[in-house]
Amino acid sequence: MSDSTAQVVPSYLRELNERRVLEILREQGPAHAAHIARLASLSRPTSAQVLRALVDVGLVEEQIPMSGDPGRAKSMFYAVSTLGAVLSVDIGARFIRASVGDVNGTQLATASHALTETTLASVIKTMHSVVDEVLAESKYTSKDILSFVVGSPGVVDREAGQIAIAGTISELEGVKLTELLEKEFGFKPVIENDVNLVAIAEQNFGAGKNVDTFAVLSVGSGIGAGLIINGQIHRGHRGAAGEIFYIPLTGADDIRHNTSDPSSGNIETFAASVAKNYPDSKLVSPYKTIEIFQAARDKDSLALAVVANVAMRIALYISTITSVIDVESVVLSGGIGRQSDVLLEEIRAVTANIVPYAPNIEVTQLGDNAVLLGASALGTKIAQNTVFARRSNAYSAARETADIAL
Amino acid sequence: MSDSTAQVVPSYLRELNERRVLEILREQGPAHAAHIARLASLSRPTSAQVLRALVDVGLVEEQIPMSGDPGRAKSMFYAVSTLGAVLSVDIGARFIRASVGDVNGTQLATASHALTETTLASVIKTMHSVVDEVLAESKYTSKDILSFVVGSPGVVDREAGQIAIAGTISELEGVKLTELLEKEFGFKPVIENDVNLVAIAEQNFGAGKNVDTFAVLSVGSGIGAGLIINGQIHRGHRGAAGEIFYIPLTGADDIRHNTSDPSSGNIETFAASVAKNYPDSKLVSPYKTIEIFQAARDKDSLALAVVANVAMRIALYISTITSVIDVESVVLSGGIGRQSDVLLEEIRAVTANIVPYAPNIEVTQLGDNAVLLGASALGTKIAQNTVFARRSNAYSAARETADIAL
DNA sequence: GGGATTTATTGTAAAGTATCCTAACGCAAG
DNA sequence: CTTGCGTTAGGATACTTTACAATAAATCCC
Repeated sequence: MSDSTAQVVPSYLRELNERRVLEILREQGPAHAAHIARLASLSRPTSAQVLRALVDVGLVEEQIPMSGDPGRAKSMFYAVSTLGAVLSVDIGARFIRASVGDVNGTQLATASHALTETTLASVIKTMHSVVDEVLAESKYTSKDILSFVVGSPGVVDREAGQIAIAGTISELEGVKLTELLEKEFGFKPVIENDVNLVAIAEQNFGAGKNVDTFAVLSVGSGIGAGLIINGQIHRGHRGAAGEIFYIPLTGADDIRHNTSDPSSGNIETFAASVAKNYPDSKLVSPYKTIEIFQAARDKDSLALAVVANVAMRIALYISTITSVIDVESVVLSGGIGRQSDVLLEEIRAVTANIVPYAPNIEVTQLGDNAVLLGASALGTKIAQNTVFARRSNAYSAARETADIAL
Repeated sequence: MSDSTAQVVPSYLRELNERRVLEILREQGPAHAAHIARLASLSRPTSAQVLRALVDVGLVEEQIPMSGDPGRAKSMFYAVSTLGAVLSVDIGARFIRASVGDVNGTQLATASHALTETTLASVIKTMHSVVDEVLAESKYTSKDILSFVVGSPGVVDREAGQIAIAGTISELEGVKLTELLEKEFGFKPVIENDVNLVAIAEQNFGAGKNVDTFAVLSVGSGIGAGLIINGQIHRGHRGAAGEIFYIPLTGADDIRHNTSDPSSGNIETFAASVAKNYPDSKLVSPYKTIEIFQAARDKDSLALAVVANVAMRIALYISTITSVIDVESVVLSGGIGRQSDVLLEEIRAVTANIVPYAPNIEVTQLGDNAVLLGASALGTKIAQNTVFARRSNAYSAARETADIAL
């Protein structure tokens, strides 16, 4: 409930109000002190004092004169910051992407390099080249980096700083990634599961903006979910929340889930297995997921059958997730999840047939950079906390780690 | 993150510290002011002041002299209260139970009356008789009731104050229960799903005491789960979290789940369907769940087969829940869930085979009154908030409703 | 229509209140 | 005599209310 160790002393009030004002400024956009006072339920003197403090630490900028509204000349305050940069990296199975943003979440540079082989050495090497590129383009240097967030597939063991169950890049498993990356890049990374970062991205910039409890269902070369529960990313006891691959939808003995898992390999297998029933199909073996979806748009019979099956499989996972935690909405993401046009209606129909309270089912609008966007959002939070902690006392330090939870 | 409307002013600090001290007193037991000061990271003067305030509102009692420990004679402070009573009712399919407790969670009177027919009229009538009995026994009167918590099967729509999807007592569905009970009993009830109350009970008194994230899996005449996520009961967007009956473990088309659901009717059906394979069994049709479990303890072949199947089915649900939210532990409850001795090993084994991170699987120790215990715990929180709100300002009122969420 | 006046609203200063802490002191038990 | 509790006093921090000066728009008036 309440933090157990932190001291509750007067200066904690100030910190609360500073955080609150900053959040308002970030969400509502620039405003002058009196306006902030009203939004934050503070008196004007306090609002002005808080803003001054935020300007002092560099989290807020002041633009001195202004005219327009009635009243005395007002300073406008912006939640912009030139304090430093937020570096984000997305370790994907085929590409490694990176971006540099400012503390306010604005992306300054983005790049994507192909990952030629899925070895650890190659991952590190590619990371260096992408990071170098975005840093150069952003005009920031390593010294300006306030936070460094790395999105990776697999289950992240936050305590040990390593990947416990690697997904697509098996060589990551068991590697002390935090240590390794700190040695390689010179600053300590925060490792986060990639789908969790997508969920954070959706919460901040996408379909989850005004939704308290939702799930991101990512379907691609694998399947996974990211959960936002009551506005907080939910990682679970060992960081394995959303590892829905393991749901025994085909009984206790089938640990491979080939007939329920909608990720790409299984789709191709399924297509091959039913192909003989659709002799008029123009698709030929070997079946490729992307081609199947393309053919479905052209009403190819085999493709339509496969796509319907994929939709049904996705609906199974959505139904399961919502039966457990009752989400308001589910956002589809990933290479297959994003093939909305041919899937969405069927997914909705099947889901509505299974559960009494079907969630809203939508498709992500965030594109390829969702992981990076989420990493930036998380990095911004971390950077903010660093700034607060830097000049602050026991409580904010204690709260900092708790807050990174968001 | 931070409450949006509440004002952050100095007196909020005091309230935080009062809540904190009260919680410590409740958890750690009686203590003198200096000890509390250390536990709460407060100075001795502040600790004494806070305690005095709590004594003033009646949430804490002071016992003046003491000898034994070194130092000056100390006042001991107890988190006991004679402020008023907490009334709890458990609407079950076969019994309606009620209890009266004090604000500190101590049960003063408990009773259980059989529900002869599952009509709404009968439910109300039986509730009246049980409530009258416990009130009389507790020596409290209606006027002393600070909170009134009612546990009911089904999905509770908290906004409308009604049961949206009634489980075993179908006549409850769609009834404006809050309104109705307020008219019948004279004070406003808080309706809560019964399994959620069991989860709250486990959190406060049972296997969930030091566990942040866990699930209660209740298996009896139906199946349902209650979730504690990060120390908070999770109800879901429409209050339907934990309605795991709907998980499509047998495919999208089977909406009856007879072959995966381990609740009692299905067990009996399953027993009948495999009986012919176990000619040496002493069990005879019609098969009753309780008899089957009893026979399993005597190593009856059919009973063992059935029990193994039930264990497997339960493991499916546990695996599903933990795949989605990654719980630290699962507490089995309900008429069947509590038949631990013959199930637990098998459930653990099957679960470990399905998911990489199996949770601890335990059996409830709370007995028949778990729902009432949870209702009391919730009622205590509500009553406390009422007391805080009564003499307090905007923020605590605003926070009160938020806190009832716990 | 143009200039003066009113109105609205901002920012800041001063005073008051609430909270917490530290320091110091008295007191009692071992 | 030492230890540790409770209390009082003084000082620091933070928030509010009240009051006032500054200024731009709106209004009024001739």
